[in-house]
Amino acid sequence: MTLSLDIIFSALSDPTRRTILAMLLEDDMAITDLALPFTMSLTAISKHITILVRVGLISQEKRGRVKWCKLEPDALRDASVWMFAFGQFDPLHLDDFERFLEQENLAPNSNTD
Amino acid sequence: MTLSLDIIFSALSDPTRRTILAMLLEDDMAITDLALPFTMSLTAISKHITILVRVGLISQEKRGRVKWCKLEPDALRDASVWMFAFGQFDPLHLDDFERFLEQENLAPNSNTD
DNA sequence: AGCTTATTCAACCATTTGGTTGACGATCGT
DNA sequence: ACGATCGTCAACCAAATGGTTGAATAAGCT
Repeated sequence: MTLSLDIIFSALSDPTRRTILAMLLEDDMAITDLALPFTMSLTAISKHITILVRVGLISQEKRGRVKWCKLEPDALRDASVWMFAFGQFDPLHLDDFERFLEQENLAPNSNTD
Repeated sequence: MTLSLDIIFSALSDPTRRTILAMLLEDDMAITDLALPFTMSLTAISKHITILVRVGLISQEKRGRVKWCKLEPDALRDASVWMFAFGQFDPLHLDDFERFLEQENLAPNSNTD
């Protein structure tokens, strides 16, 4: 779980990768198409997509020579829960929040050191 | 905005920093105290905290020789909105989602290339 | 005044990250 | 069969990241 948060947040920290995800909201796309709006090389985009696939944010299906990429937003769930919790809980109800963290195994002691 | 997402997600991608944030949920703490559960050097923790302060997730107040650290969960808001949106919207209502993205300036063309 | 505690600074190091180029395998169209 | 297209691989590079140690600054204690 800690590991998955590491790699999800890390994947999201790059603006190119976030743009790719946003493009996939509109439609499934081939890698070449995803690379079009960028000035960087196709290889660079290919690497970014590899990262997004590795963390589960994108799935791929190869048809012919084209690899179709599809957004998998469920992969954001854990991280979304983590962040939403920190951001939205009322500090006056920290007890609730701590109980919530324990449930979700997000309490401090559940982290690696 | 894009920049702030970059640095927020990047800050959250390190497990040490997430643990520090979780510790600050319980109480405001001094840097030395925050360093206690870790095996790494105090300097390393100090650097992590500097990063969290730089992205606005922590504020500091110096009283005497001790610097008290306080969680600032509001800094998570933009990123939380971004993620929650990707994770929770029903793919059957993508039109709604795209309108939402435009409002929040999260659409693909609002990103740097 | 002198020791201790809290924190940062400076210099260094190894690894990771994000990019490049050129070549390559695989598939498609003609 | 041939040339174009799709995507990856290998090798390389510069810069950023996450850690270390030793010294320095600043404030508190007795």
